[in-house]
Amino acid sequence: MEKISKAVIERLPRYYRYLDELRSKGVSRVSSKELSAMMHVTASQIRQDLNNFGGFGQQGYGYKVEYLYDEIGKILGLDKKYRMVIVGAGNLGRAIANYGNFKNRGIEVISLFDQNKEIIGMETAGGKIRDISELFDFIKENKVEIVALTLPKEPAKKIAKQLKEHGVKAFWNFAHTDLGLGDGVLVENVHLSESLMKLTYKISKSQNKES
Amino acid sequence: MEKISKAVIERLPRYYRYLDELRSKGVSRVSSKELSAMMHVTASQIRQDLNNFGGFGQQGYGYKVEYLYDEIGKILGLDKKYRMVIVGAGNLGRAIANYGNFKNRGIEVISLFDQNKEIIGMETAGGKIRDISELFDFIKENKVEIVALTLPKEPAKKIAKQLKEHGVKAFWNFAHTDLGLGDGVLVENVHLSESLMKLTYKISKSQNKES
DNA sequence: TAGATTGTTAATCGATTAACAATC
DNA sequence: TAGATTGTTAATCGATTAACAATC
Repeated sequence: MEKISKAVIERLPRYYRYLDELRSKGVSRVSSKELSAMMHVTASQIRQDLNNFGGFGQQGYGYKVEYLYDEIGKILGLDKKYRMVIVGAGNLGRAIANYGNFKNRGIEVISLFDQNKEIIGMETAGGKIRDISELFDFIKENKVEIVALTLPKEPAKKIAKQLKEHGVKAFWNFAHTDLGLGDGVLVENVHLSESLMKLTYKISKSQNKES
Repeated sequence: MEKISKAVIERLPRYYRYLDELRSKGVSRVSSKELSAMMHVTASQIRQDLNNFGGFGQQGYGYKVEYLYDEIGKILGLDKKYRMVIVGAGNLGRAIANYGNFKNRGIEVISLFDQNKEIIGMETAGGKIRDISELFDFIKENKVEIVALTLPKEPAKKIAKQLKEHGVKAFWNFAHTDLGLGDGVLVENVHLSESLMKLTYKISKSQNKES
């Protein structure tokens, strides 16, 4: 397989979302031009992006929505199953555990861990909250493909390092830090404060324009 | 001011974070080469990025950490105050309300709104949870610079449209949809499921390599 | 067949990196 | 002054858009 640029990957989930909507509306066919108008990107980019992975369309016709949806899902790895553990069972951890859509897409939260004795034992959508001291044993005894880190940066860094040593290969990191785990590990960051700063930047810029 | 590329803006919060760390460690001076090594980006890129906004360094010396930190903060609009309202007081909304770091950076959560009668009246870090029916009156009576949308996509879209009509100019959108508000409004999206798909893509790709 | 739309090549545009003169 | 490192120009690289032949 050719090397796919990061920019293309970033766009795939958005295509997937629009196709899902078309699909649930019962639309069976879409052209790059139509998608282009809906998504506010060029038709050319859509065709280029998709052709990184193969010819999913038909000349003179367009794309079959259901088929394209499934294919993009496969590219994104959504045809497989992933067991996820959430470390840090505060509001953010529980928000993720509660988020139902994941399950439909092959991602199952199998446990949450926390050090706060007051919430240990609580039932959540992702199962019972366990004591963080049991985390490494749990990892050893269960297949866990993804660990979500929803705890402060210092403990997140420390625990991520130990989890890497225990063989965890993929982290979904919400801590406001780069984990610095080096090679052999996959990390996807969600840095909320950085997202918010992008917004304050835009606000600030738009205010400068006005005055 | 010249037009700054989106890629540059995306990198600013990360510079800001590293400078904050250096600063809190008492480091007073840093060169683009040192930052480059820490952040795993090229020194050339750092210098190019910063020079979009002016010459913050000194030849032969480097950059003063504190000064550069403050300047980037100003660029990001963090020298101003923002009042934020959170619509949707579930776990995600409350996670944001609880997140203390915002306050230091000029962002204050002044209220949360929800339609769930069971939680209305509850006290949170962002104040009391109010009935969503009071939202528009609240917006009229209070200066609100940012509205965070932490509720399902259909109500999010609907409420965002109404809030735009009530003069809200900036949205921090956590709903899994594009709000489609058109011009005159600033939107920053946090699409958690899309972030997770990027991770499943990486996992899936790495598994294909192995086998 | 005529019309439509893809797949793909070529052209353009923009972003990143390299290089070095300016200067602290 | 010599050494270091920025600010900035030029070169390279990559991504996006345009164009069109292939073909359904």
